[in-house]
Amino acid sequence: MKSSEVVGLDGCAEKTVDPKKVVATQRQLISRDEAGQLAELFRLLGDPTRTRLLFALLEAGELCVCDLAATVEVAETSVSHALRLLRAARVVRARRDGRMMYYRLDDQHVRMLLDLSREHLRHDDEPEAIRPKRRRRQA
Amino acid sequence: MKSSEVVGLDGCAEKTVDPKKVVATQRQLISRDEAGQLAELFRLLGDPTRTRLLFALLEAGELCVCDLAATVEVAETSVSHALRLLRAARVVRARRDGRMMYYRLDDQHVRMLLDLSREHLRHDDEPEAIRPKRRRRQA
DNA sequence: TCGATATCTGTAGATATATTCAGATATGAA
DNA sequence: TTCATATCTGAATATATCTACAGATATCGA
Repeated sequence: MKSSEVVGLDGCAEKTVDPKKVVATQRQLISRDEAGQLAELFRLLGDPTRTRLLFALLEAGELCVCDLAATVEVAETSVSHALRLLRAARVVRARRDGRMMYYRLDDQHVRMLLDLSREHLRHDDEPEAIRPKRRRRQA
Repeated sequence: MKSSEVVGLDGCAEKTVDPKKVVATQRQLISRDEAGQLAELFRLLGDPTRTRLLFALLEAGELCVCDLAATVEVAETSVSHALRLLRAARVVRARRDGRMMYYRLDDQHVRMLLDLSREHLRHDDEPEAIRPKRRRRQA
């Protein structure tokens, strides 16, 4: 089981077992830049407060900051900080109405990610085999 | 525009604009525990190195640690640390073959999340309208 | 204008995380 | 058993992140 060498783009050689597969995979792999963008998105979803905020918006459609704070039981200032990050990443969108700011999900893909991830959670330890669809409890 | 009060489960009162909507949303909202689990999953996906590792496995199907390291151009020890976290969360699965450990994705939902997120990236600023499905390139 | 309200922003401190180095473990071959 | 290889683990450090507090901004109504 000899190891071969693959010289990366940076000129740094690394030992490999299956250099052809490595090169083929590298060719199909998303770029560093794309991976960075996706990681950034997932990182935003990867905080319990933000996760709950997003699911609250998924359920409610639209909520103002104080109602979001009340719903997820978190300080309004924390909600505001969280929403700023989510807004900068275009995950949520804000609408002003008088003194209130109303937030909603601003991305169909993220909505699908949230939905899919929740399904994942609730079917967690079942095998991968085809299974009858379970009824979703939804508003 | 008067604010009402909603007394949370913890007895802490918070001002709300639309208390009925808050209560209704709270009822449908995923639990703290579920949100925590999902956030944990997203957090794992939210690191550029781990993201690239997962996409490499998505493309290649199965790779050993050294080939993963070569593919994503990261030190083998970093890969090992990353894989340990992903394995603990059942995102990847390991198989030993002699001295080598081969890793693969161990979750159909995560595979879908990765696929969907990549689609998200590549269709980023298109409108929400229905569009023809694009052909998937797979290993 | 003024005060009240809803939200935002800057900052600081505690906590969490990724990466690297050094060394440990496990396997196969001689 | 001994050596070489592939991977793992623990610890240290540098960095990133969340939360809370204080104060700023924006809007409404009097």
